[in-house]
Amino acid sequence: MTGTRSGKTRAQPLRSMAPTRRTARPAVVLDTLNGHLGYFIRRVQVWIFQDFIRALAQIDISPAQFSVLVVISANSGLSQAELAATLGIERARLARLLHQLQGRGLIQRLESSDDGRRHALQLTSQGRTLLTRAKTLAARHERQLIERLGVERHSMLLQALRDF
Amino acid sequence: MTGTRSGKTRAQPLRSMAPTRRTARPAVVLDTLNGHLGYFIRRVQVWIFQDFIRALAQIDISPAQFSVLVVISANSGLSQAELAATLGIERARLARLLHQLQGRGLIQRLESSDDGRRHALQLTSQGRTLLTRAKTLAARHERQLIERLGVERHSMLLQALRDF
DNA sequence: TATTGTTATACTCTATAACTATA
DNA sequence: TATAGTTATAGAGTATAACAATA
Repeated sequence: MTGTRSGKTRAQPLRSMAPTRRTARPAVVLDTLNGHLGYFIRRVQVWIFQDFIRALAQIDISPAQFSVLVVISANSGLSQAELAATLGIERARLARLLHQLQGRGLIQRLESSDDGRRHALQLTSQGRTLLTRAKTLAARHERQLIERLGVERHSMLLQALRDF
Repeated sequence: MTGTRSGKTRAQPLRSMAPTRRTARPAVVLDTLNGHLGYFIRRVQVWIFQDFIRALAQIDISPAQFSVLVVISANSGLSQAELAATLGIERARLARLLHQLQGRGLIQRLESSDDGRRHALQLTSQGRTLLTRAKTLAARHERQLIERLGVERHSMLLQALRDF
């Protein structure tokens, strides 16, 4: 097997996520995982989401809920199908997600006048208030992420992934 | 055994993942999501995993199963706790994951001589054969990813995310 | 017939807790 | 007491299918 033992590329990724090791065993080798973007992107995505959840824990808003509130707010009257397509969420899952948000009094579903099938989505005034707070907390989370990555690396990643 | 998890995922840029719109409504606005790395990293991670699953569908190996097989192969005799810590998988989940792989005859759990609690993990010869095939298919998946991203952007992402 | 939104099902993943056996 | 591994449970998330109302 091709363990990357020589040289400088012996990556020990995400050290902070693994518990401290105190054994005498040599560091575990990731072998060909080192060449797979999917492996590292998954690890970092999980880390970022956990940090986001912590950052917004006081208002109990998940990453998915945040993205839904932001897009409804910026596109008032959007239908569920449009919202689902925009965020890549299944229509079925979005229905339950919106049901929760409606139960918390954060959104309204108005019947569309020109198409009886559609629900025109809007934030309630309570939803607008909460979203303002959520954006503040999310911005703080992002600032810490920028501190950790460095400004240049953060914006490089943002651009590369946005253009994917 | 569960069947293949096929997905009809779109092999298109995220920007064009929204369905074609026939109305006069302007394009849906992402607002502050545009500044959040977590949003885009999640979208890309999901896309890459779906592509990986398609690429290895013929041998029914998921991303998590692949990472487990690779790391066991490169670190023979590893314990479950070490493997779990390396990959960031919960011990409880790893136990079930290994149970499946053992049921498929891909791995062995030998009792450690010096510590009766530990299981020394190894691939079976069948597991080694399958892993060779899996690595070939995964490498093909990665090459297509490189084609899509461009070599420089791929290695930039790999390094930035590995050093996270 | 196709689309919008809904409900239901199944499976995966994450996060715990509780348990055993070993140390 | 602490650790390694297991089992169980609950809650998200994902992927389908089927359905009613509407177009």
